[in-house]
Parts: sequence; structure tokens; C-alpha cells
Amino acid sequence: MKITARADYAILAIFELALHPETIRVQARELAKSQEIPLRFLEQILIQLKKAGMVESVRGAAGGYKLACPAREISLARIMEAVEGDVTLLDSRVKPSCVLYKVWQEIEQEFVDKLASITVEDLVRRKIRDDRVLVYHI
Amino acid sequence: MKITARADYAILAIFELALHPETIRVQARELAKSQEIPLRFLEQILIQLKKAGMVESVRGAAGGYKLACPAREISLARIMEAVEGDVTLLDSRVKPSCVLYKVWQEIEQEFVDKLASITVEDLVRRKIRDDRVLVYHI
DNA sequence: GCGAAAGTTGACTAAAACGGTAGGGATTGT
DNA sequence: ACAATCCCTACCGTTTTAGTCAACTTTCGC
Repeated sequence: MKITARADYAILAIFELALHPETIRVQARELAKSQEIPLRFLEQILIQLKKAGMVESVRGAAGGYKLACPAREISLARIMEAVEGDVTLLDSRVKPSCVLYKVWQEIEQEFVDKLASITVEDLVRRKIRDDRVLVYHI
Repeated sequence: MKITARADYAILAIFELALHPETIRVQARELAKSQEIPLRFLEQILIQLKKAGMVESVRGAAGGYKLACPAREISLARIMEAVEGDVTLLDSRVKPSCVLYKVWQEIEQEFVDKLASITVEDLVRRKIRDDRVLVYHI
């Protein structure tokens, strides 16, 4: 019942990308540094995100990463699905005939819906708002 | 992000106990059999549930288990908390200063609230309803 | 074209968590 | 006394996590 480091890092990386202007590329090294993610580990995660069509990469000198689609189209659910196989709570232990099965399904559905409703754009908006509040308080 | 077997089994065991009249004791062996749980594993789980004050046990021949409180007072959250240390999604990876931290907290809170809102009594009621429907269809 | 910078890939590993077992001790009904 | 039952501690094999490494490929700047 824990969020994995993979998922956390994946979201942080995408979030960091979303904070940059769309036109510029950010290098894995930079992402790793600013979000304190082990570089080699992050590289693996970025490959998964690329395969899932959420980031684009340019190789070679002056290469790097950028979002492959608008931040509004990237939900937490989508990111988690990309780096973990699927976002499910149930294992195949409980039999469908049992009352509990349906209950778990309900809970899972609600959970996934919540994850699907939060986009990276939301995160960015929140950050902007939080930062503004911070400034006002100085 | 998976429900553990421990939690599944714990809920099934309590559920099974709740299906029995309050006055009688049910043996671990019987619980294990009816819910298809490995006996020795279940015994461990029952100890945890006992420590958490959800079941009472009587030792010795003709011993067994019964609920230590009304089924309505036993929520899924309480059971899960008893057998896993705590019901949290966050690991201490994300820093509280990050936007993501608050978002995860929100999601977690919603999830826990949901688990806390479902009691074993609810499960029993659902089962009774489901069984009735089944009978009507024959 | 060449070298350096950067991304890509697959294999590998240490550590923790998970799912379950095993042995033996304590307690009680008959 | 004895069998049935619960209780406690330790252990064990497998899978998942988290992360590392080395080697390779692509691309840019000159």
C-alpha cells in the first residue's frame, strides 16, 4: 500500500518538465539534480515515460527531454500506469463471488478516478498559487 | 499499490466471524477452511487482530475466536491498520515543501476515509442482500 | 569527419517486503 | 493425562524495489 519510488520520481520528473517552457529541452542530469533523483534510475524511468508517449527526447550533444503533449493531458493515473504495469489494488486472491470483491472494486475505482482527475497542469497551477502566497507573506 | 494478502485475509476472517452468532466461538481451523486461508498464516493474523482489540480468543480444547466488539465498529481501515503498520501511501521520499506532497496527502486522506466508512456490518448487510437476490432469481 | 556530449539499453545486485512454514510452549475441556 | 486449541518466535524462499554499471548509439559543434 505504498506509492513506489518509480511513480514518485516519474511524477516529479514530468512536473519539472512542465515547469519549463515548451520550447526548451531539459537534460536528464538536470532533472535528476533539481528533483534529487538518482540519475541512472531516472534514465530508466524516462525511457518508460517516452514509450508511453508522455515525453520526447533528443539525443546527442545539447539533447534532452520535453513533454510530448500538453500538461493538461497528463494525469497522475497515466504516469503511474506507465511506470507500474497497472494501477490496481486487488490481487487475484479474493474470489469474484465474495462480497468483498465488489467492495474492493468500488474502492479501487474511486482511487483510480481520483488519480485520473489530477493532471500535471493542476500541479503546476498549485505551485504557482503556493509560490504567490509565499511571496505575499514576505 | 496492492492490497496485501494479510489485509485480505484479515478482513475475510473478521467477516466470517461476523456471520456467526455472537455467542459462539469459531476456531481458527474453521475460519481457515471456509475462507481458504493457510492456517498457520491465519493464526498470525488473528494474533494481530486480537492485539488490536477486534477479536477475543479462548484457548485450549473447544477454544476459538469471536468478535470483541460490534461489527459496526470494525471498519476496513481499522483492520488494515491492525495488520499492516499504518495505511499510508506516502513514503518519506517527497519533501513536504513540494506541491506533490499535499496532493498525495489529499489522495491518501480520501482513500483512508473511504476505508474507514466501510464496516464489517456493511459487508454482512451486502451479503444478505446479495444472497436474497440470488434466491429470488431461482 | 571526428571527438565529445548525451541518450539508450540490458544485465546485474543488494536489500526489503511478501507470503507462508515450522517448532514448540501455554492453556483448557474431558 | 491427554488431546485440542491458541500463542509466540524464528525462519525461509520468492518477488519486488531501488539502484548501479558497462557498453553502445546517436547527434552536435568544430
